Amino acid sequence: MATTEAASVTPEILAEPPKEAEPHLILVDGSGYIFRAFHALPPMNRPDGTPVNAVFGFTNMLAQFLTKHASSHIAVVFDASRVTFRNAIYDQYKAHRPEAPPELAPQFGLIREATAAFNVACVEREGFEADDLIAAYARAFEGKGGQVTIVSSDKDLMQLVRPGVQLLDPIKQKPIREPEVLEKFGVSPDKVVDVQALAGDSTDNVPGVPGIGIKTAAALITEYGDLEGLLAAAPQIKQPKRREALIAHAELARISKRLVTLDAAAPLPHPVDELVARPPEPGRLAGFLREQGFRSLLHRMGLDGDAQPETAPVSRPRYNAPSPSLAPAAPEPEAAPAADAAPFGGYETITEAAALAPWIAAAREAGVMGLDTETDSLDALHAKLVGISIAVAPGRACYIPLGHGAPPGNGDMLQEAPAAPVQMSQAEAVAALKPLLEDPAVLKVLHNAKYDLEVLCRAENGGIAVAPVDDTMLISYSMEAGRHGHGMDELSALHLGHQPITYDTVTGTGRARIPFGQVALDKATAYAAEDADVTLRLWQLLKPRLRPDHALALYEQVERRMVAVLRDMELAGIKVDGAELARIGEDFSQRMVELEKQIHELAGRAFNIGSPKQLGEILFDEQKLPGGKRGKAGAWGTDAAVLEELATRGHALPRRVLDWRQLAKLKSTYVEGLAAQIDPRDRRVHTDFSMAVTSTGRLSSTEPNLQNIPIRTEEGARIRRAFVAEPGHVLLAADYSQIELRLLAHLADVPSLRDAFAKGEDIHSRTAADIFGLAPDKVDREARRRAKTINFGIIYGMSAFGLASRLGIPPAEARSIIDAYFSQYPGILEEMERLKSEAREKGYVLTPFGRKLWIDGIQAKEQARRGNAERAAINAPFQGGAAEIIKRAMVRMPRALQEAGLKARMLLQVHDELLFEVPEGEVEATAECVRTVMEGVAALRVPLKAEIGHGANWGEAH
DNA sequence: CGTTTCACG
DNA sequence: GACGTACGTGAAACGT
Repeated sequence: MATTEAASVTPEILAEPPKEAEPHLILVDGSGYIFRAFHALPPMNRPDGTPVNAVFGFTNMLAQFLTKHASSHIAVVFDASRVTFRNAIYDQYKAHRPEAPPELAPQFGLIREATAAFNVACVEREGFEADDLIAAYARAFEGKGGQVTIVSSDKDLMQLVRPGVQLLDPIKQKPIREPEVLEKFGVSPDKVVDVQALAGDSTDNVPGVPGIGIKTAAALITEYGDLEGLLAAAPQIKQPKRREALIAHAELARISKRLVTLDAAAPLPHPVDELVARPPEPGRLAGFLREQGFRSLLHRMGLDGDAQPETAPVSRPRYNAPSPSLAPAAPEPEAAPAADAAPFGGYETITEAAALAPWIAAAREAGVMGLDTETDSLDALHAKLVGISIAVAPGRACYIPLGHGAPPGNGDMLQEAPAAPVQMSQAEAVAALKPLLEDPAVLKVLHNAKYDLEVLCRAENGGIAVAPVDDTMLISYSMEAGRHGHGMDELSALHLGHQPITYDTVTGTGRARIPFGQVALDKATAYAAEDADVTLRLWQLLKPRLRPDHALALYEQVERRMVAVLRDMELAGIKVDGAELARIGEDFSQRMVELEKQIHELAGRAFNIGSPKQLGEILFDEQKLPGGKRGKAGAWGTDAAVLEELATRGHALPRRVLDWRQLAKLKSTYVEGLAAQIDPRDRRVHTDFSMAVTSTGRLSSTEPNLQNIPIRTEEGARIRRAFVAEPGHVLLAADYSQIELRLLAHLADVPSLRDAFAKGEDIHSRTAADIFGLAPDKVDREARRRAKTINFGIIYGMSAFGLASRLGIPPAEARSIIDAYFSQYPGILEEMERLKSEAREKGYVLTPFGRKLWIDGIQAKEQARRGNAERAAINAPFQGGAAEIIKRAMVRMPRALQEAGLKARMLLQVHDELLFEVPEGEVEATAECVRTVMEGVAALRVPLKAEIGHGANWGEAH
């Protein structure tokens, strides 16, 4: 933590600064420092609750600075206002800068106080940025023959670097002179503004020239001297894209240059002489530090000489804010104000049953409530409940802390270890809330309900079976998959125009992160109750849109029902044989050591095989193997396709590297990664299925991802065999056969393919016979392989080039195969074209079941990006249609199994496969039940088919 | 933190 | 005339 790393500050700073031979001005970029300190340091609060982390960081820095770098002159420079002369040049300048976070706002004033307490001049001026004033003072001081040090890491200040002017990074304590600028911008300091003019700056909204970044800009400026030289020569530039961009956006570049160029002629708020360094007045400085509770600083500066009972905080943090009682009138949903009318904030912290009762009554009266839980972990399986928030109307929400401990001790901030805040016991709160949360007459609205339901249903968290439920994340996903993300913060900004407090702001990040249960109650309430409030408002706004958007059935009958199904699958987990994984890992290690030896020998020297960069240099620079291609970053490509090609030409090294890479991948990702995820309580791994991340309606799986467990090679299959059934059980795997191709036959209505599926024939052989004009018995393996490749390629929107490279044939030949394909199956060509134009016109395509899938980039001007979007549009209905079919099977499955009296548990879904754990005696009956559900879930123009197997482990079940 | 590679469907 | 080139995911390692 920064507080403990701070170098000691000795009392010398209180003495007169030593006279330097040469005048030296230190200019501290106060504004830049404040933001960095705020984000870099963990949250800290004064005893009265005022946040002071940035103040502490600033004070500590200034104290250190005055000790180490005695100077003749010093000032701290601040931004005075948001609006400056740059806004007149370009109205978008810094337009997207969010307001300062609420925890930072009160610290600005304190930092000016700190500066004054050190007897250092504060400099600011309306209409100018701190950077301009710094530039102006630097020039003025240099004019007097002095040295200037600017304490800042802001790259915008690098243009000021010259022999008499240097920057100093206050956090890294690293000087920034010409070489550092050259490294950052690729040009000397006097050309920095020209580079910035071209490259722009997204954080400040400086536009620059589209498509040109720092690298390109530096190369251009080096070649043409400066911006005007470049713009004059623009028509002669060879790269067409770059040329067009420079010509079209010349004026934008000129404006950008004016925006980034600091105004060294800015009027000085004080004459330079007034910035002369003066020693602090000890009394005033001590008073300030004491007020903030910075005891360690007081001590280090020798300002705490006397015992100081009077410096102890006068008040302990107040955890129990007086709670205004609820207005007696019940909320009226119909008459409720528009979702964005009520203000956010002003939420109540509930610490006793009497205060909770009116909220429960209000929720009952309303019939709908927002609900959110706070826990000590993102992992629902281990998460311990630390609080519950409920919202009964927009702007009316409360937080019920249940497991909050004391905030983390911080020697500087608090005099004595604080006690845990007063709060309701979990048992008491659960007793009061359970009837409400299980009340069928009260709808509970959550965002990502699966998580909260998983937490609340666990016995140690009260065993609450929340119902009925709506989920705003899924409501949004049902209508707008692929259009944007569906996290609460994003939806709130999008639909409510409100940026909620982020989790990271409340808990801090990285090493400084504290568990939510240690967050002070006022901050916890502001965050947690707001989430329930936002959730309820989103529901009011989005739920009514489902029906007109034709997404109500999808949401209610598929997505919402998936919540409980997936919750049970995640809770169930799947058993993994850790000992077997360890044996596999040992074997892989030995083989890797052997391979590594051989590879280094073949290479003629040792290198890191895991580094694509080093490998590329070995293969193509040193060994001069043919066929190397550089990627866009200039590095040699070394992926499996490249190495495979080299290996087939008889080179020994690439083959060994391929083998090594496979083992390295399997070992790190699966053997070690998976072993680390085994829950010691049940020796099972519990994945987290994400319901709203894919653009196609598929699920995804994380921590661990159980949807990409190896199977294709023997080494990989060993890992899959480490997934086992409990004793007395087997694993049963049920795969949809060719589901996407069945959807192709259905959607494009292809008679021959429909016929093949109806008769249960091999679909790729049928395709081969059709497009190559062969009799069914003349289709050989090669013809079938080619037909299979093209069948899959079609679903992916493949080009002739792509098919050619997959099949290793000339593009012209690929072209004629594709032509034959489309002339045999004209409906498919028609369908592909229809999907592209649908996407272009509406922005989305529909799955066969009516789910809208939004296609990002379909209107893009760049050909490559638009091409990607068109292929995505072609693929989406097939991938999405398949996803929907299996989801429908999944929501029916638990009931079907139960009605058949079967004890099988569904464990995993892998896009077209379901995996079950089944008692040994029930295998046949379960297979029959699963088959009936899966095949009966949709009536297409072709039959659906499920292929079912079982075994002691996942490998054998296939 | 972005890039590269590779595991799956 | 150049560029990119098969869809959708998530995890690990490298190197800046």
